Amino acid sequence: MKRVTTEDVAKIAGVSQSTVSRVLNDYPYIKKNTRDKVLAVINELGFTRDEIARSLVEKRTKSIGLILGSISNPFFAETAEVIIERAQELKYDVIVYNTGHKDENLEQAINLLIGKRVEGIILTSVSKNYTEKIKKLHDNGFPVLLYNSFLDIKDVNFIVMDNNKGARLAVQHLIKLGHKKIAKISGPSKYLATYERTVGYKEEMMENGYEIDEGLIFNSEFSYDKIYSFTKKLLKKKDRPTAIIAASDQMALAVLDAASSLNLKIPADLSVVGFDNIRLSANEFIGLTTISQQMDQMSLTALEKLIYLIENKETSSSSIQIFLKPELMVRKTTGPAPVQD
Amino acid sequence: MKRVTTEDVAKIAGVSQSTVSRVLNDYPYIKKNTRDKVLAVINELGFTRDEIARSLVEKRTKSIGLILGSISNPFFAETAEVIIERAQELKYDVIVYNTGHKDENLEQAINLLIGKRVEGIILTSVSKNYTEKIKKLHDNGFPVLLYNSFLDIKDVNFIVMDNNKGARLAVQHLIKLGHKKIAKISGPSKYLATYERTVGYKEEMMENGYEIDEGLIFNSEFSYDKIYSFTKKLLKKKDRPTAIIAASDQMALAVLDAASSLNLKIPADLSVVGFDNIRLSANEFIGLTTISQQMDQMSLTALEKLIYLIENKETSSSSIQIFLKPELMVRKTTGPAPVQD
DNA sequence: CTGAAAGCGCTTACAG
DNA sequence: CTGAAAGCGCTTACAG
Repeated sequence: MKRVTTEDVAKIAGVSQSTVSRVLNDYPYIKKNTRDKVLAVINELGFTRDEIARSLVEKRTKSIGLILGSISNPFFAETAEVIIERAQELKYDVIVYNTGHKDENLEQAINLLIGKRVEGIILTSVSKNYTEKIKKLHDNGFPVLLYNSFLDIKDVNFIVMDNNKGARLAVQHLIKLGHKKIAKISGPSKYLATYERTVGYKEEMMENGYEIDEGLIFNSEFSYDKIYSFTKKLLKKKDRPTAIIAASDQMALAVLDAASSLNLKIPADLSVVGFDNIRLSANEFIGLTTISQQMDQMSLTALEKLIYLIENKETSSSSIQIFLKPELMVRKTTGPAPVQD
Repeated sequence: MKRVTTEDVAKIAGVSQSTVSRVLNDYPYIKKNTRDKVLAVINELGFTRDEIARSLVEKRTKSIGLILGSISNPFFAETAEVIIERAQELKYDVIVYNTGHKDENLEQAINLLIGKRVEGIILTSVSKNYTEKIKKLHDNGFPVLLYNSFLDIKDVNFIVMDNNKGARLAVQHLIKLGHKKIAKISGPSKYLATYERTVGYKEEMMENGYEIDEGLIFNSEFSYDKIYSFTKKLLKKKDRPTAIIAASDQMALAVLDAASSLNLKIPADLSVVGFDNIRLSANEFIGLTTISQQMDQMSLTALEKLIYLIENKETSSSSIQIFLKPELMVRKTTGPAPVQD
């Protein structure tokens, strides 16, 4: 399939290549007659402008990068949908990278995206190992924005929930229900958002007079299988916890999976709280109690702030650091602590 | 942030721009000395090759398009993850478009992607209204491949499950459990894959001596809310069905949602079968009986066949049309038909 | 209103 | 081994 160029169109329409380009760009002063002629030829030949060539001269690609941990996790799928759809409306396309939560992949994704000359990047699941890398991009004036992820420096844009507060809400809810042995399942603490949830959990537990049992805390990989087997082992113990707070709804689902495989009844035998408020958690068949991250707002804001940064490079000065308020959504997976026997 | 070019590197390294390009492309015959010098400058300046400019001359973008109905549907999220990850391994990046199951968006997405000079497109959720459009691309030698979607012509590449057979498996399973009133929830029949499921359902019902009750068949939009309210209305009737076959696991989840809101017990009061076998359906807390589409194989094959088409444009002659075998996964949402009262 | 020409940042024959 | 030059397909001052 030989590509049709503006040159080809020009020749057939009997005008210059620049004229073809002008009608493509809706220049004013073009005689209606020649415009019509050119348009006709464009149509006839099935010409499609080469945006690659255009990007080269315009120094704009109208595309952005979206780097996320794992799009099969509904939190990422649902937020990605909001981002992609809104980007489309604004005429940007989005190149998606899936890191599988691997640091090397994150670094590689950023480099490839920069090579492809995306105009900005939205990132999630950024570990603090990448603080320097992100800071450098930011300092160079390259639009980057994290969501559900943050770094402990001034020179970075992010939008996150108040994670500490969110964890406290979960703990308070469970304590009110009479739970004393509450486990916490989190990802690796190099992810600060996850780390904050663990901190909030510990602080709230201690402030309520409970001791921290490190055996009840899982702080390892973002892996369904790992979480599933940790939970199973935990729940097989004689003195098992009566409640578990997971650091995401996806993790909560793994916990429910493990608990159900042990024939534990939810919430009679075990209460479970998630984080995120993915759509599924509101499903009446499931009814997952969770901490809402206001996912739609988070992702929509992420996209719009990034586009703002792209289109106002000069004026933007200070960093964008937004904290969303967490909200406890009580549903069916939490209930009164079982009477100890 | 002024971009660094090969010209800049050349000047500082004291060589010509072509030499810089050569070290970038790992040309053999370059004196180790000059290569090292260039590499040092590249490093020092933080140079990243402009892939846009490169694409223009190479006439290759190393990127593909992925157009899907709705990435928040786990079927698409999980298959997209396989496709994106495998594409990354093969050094292709993927631009994702979300059509929201709107025909206009599909058309627009294809045009934009072609403008961006992607080398091939993977499509899902293609309605038969787009038969001509897809055929034209195919005939022009442009690599396109559909998955979980097909068109009734020779000149199109696709990979789908045997949908008629899949629906029959679901019906057989329910009939064996004693169900007589079985409802079917599908998407619009302009999507042939969905249509085939309805056909298989009808055929199997009739072959088993049951009459088709059109009131038990939903053939409208792919909308969670629509399906939810249709189901709710259906289940409120005195002579409600004892089983429902949904055309996807996502739809089955909507059915379960509606049934639970009516306090129906699953499967005691209602059996539910889905299609897809998303990961969640195997979760013991949910245990959705479903027809497996072999999602991983389907999506991996889709990506690899597309890349094959891209990299062997000349040799490829006949169309790729692959049918995967459906498999019934019996879990917890189906059980014996309740005794009628 | 419209054409000829330069230039975006690369790759790659063509010479030497 | 390496440089000068053409060219990929566009956009846009510069003239007229």
